[in-house]
Amino acid sequence: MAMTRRERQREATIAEIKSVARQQMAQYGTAGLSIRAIAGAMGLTPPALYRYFDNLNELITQLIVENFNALADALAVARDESAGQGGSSGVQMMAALLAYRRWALLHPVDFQLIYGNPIPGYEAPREVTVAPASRTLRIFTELCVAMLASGEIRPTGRYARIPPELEATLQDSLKYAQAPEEHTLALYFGVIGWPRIHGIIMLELFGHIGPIVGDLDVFYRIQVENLMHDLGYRT
Amino acid sequence: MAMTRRERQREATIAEIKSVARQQMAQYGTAGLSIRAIAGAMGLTPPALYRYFDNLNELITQLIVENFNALADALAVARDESAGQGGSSGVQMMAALLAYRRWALLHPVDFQLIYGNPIPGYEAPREVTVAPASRTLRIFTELCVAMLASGEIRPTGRYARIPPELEATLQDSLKYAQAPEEHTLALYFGVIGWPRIHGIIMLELFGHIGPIVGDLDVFYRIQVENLMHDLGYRT
DNA sequence: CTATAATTGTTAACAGCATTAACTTTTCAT
DNA sequence: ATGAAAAGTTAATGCTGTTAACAATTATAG
Repeated sequence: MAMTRRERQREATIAEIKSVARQQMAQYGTAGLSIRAIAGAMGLTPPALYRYFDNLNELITQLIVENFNALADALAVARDESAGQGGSSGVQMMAALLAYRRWALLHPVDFQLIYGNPIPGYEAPREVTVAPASRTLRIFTELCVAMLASGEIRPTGRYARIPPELEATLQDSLKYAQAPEEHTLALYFGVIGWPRIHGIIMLELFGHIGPIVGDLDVFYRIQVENLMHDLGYRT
Repeated sequence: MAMTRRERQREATIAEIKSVARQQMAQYGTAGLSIRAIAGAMGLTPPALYRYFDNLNELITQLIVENFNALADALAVARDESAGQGGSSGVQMMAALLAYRRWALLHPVDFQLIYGNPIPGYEAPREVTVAPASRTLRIFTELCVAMLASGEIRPTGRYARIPPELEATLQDSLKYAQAPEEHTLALYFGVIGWPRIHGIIMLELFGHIGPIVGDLDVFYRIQVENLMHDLGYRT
C-alpha cells in the first residue's frame, strides 16, 4: 500500500474534487454539479479535471457509490450503537429504519442522487452500483434473520409464510449472496419492509405528505412500529 | 367558449409542443426535454416556442400538471370500471392500487417527472402542482371512506385508531379539503397506504428490487393484499 | 547531476444548451 | 385597404461538457 508522493497528491485532488462536487450539489441541488463550477472553486481550469475523471458521468457514478456506502454505513452504525446499548434485534431494526430516514433528511440531495432520477441523460452503470446499493437491504434482511432466530418476531397469518410464487427467486437471490437458505423469509421481510419506509421518505422529500400529516417525525416512527407489528413483532 | 380561428391554431400549437416534448422525453428520458429538439421536430426555430411558453420550466410545469391529472384519471377509471363490474369498495381500492403501478410502468418517464427529481435546477411551483397532485391521495382516501362505511374494513389493533399526535393535523387537512371530520381515519389510511405502494414502485423503477423478487407483478399484487389485510380488510 | 519520461495543467476551440433583442412576415379586425 | 397584433426568423449572449494541442511541472533512470 506504499504510495508515492505523487499518488498521494493525486488521491487528495480526487478527494477534493468529490468534496467540492458534494458541496456544490448540496447548495444548488443536483443541478449544481458542473465541471466548470468545480474547477472554478478549486482554482483550476475545467479540462484539468479530465486528468482525474473520464467524464462527468464517471464522477457522478463515484459519488453515487459513495452515497450508497454512506447510507449503509449510517444504518450499520445505528444498528451497532443500539446493540451496544443492549438493544434487542428488534430495537436494532427500528434504529436502522429510523437511521434510514435520518440520513435521507440530513443528505437530501445525496439521497435523491441515488434513489431519484439524478441527472438527465445519466444512467448509473449497474455493475458498479449494485454491490453498494445492496448493502442497505442486506442490513435490514440480516436483522430480520436475527429477529426470527430470537423469536422476537413471530409472523402470523399472511406473513407467516412466503408466497409460493416468489419463493424460488428469493432463494436464488440468497444463493447468489451466499446466504443460507433458511433466511428466505427474512429476505422476504426485507423486500417488504424496505419499500414501506422508502415510499414515505420519497413522498416526504418532495413535500407530498408533510402538509397533510404535520409531524413527520411522529408519523414515520409510527409507520416503523406498524411495519414491525405487521411482521409479527410484539413488545 | 367561442374561439377565434387564431386561438384554435394557438391551442393546437401548444398541444403539439407538449406532445412532441412528451415523445422526446419518452425516447431519450427526461434529458430529452430540449427546446431546440422540440422546435426542430416541429420545423420551427427554437425562439418561436417562447411565443407559447415563458421558458422551459413553465413547459415542464404544465407537463407535470398533466401527468398528475393523467395518473389520477387512470386511478378513477380503474375504480369506476371495477364499480361497473359490481366490485365492492375494497375491490375498487385494489383496482386503483394496481392501476397506480400500471400507470407508472406504462409511463415511467412521466412518473419520474412527477415523483422523481425531474430536471436539475427545476423546482415545481407548489401552488400550481398541489391541487392535481392531491387527487391521487384523495381517490385512495375516498375509497377508504367507503370501505369503512360499508364495514368491508374493520380495523383492529394498532390500526383501529388514529395516533393522537397526528389527529389534529389530519383533521385540519380534512377541513381544508372541505371533507367531513369523520373521515379522519380514512385519511390516515390513505397516507399510510399510499407510501406503501409508492415505495415499491420507486424501487422497482430503478431496478432495486426486481432482480431479487423476480416476478414483480406477483410481488406487487401480494403487497397490495397485505396492505388491505393490515388495514382490516377481510375477504 | 542530468536527461528523459510521465504527469499535470493550460489555452483555444467545438458543439450544444436556454434565452433575449431586433426585425420580418403573416394574419386578423376595423 | 389600413393598422395593429401575432407568429416566426436571424443574430447574439453566456452558459454547458468535452477534445486537441501545447506548456509546465515532477519523478525517475543513467
